Amino acid sequence: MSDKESFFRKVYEVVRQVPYGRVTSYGAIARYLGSGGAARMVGWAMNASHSSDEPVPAHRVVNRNGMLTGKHHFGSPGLMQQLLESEGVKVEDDQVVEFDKLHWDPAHPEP
DNA sequence: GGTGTGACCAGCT
DNA sequence: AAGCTGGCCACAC
Repeated sequence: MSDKESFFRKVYEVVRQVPYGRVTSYGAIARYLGSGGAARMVGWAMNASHSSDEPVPAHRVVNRNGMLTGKHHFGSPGLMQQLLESEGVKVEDDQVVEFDKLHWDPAHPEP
């Protein structure tokens, strides 16, 4: 099978499909890929996102609470928040404001 | 080839 | 009510 298409690659694809000004959760992506509750793999994929040739908007991926858990991994804490605010997403206390409204699901792009 | 880990989630105590 | 543990799967050494 096409094992060449690493699970990470699929994660990058989904993250890139996230519309501008929207955010998604690790669990949603993991479930969409069929990994079920393997949300941890998604976070891991993000860790290797820098390995991807194309830029991956990992700042649009947050945990189920809308909290910017991986902001520390962007090279500089606060960079993730800055990127989100740059897209019109308000972030407060490391949390996405109105995350419920901005949450975009790969399996349910239209609410 | 087995062990460890990881930016999580959900359930149990 | 809040805190903790387990579970999930894929990649690296």
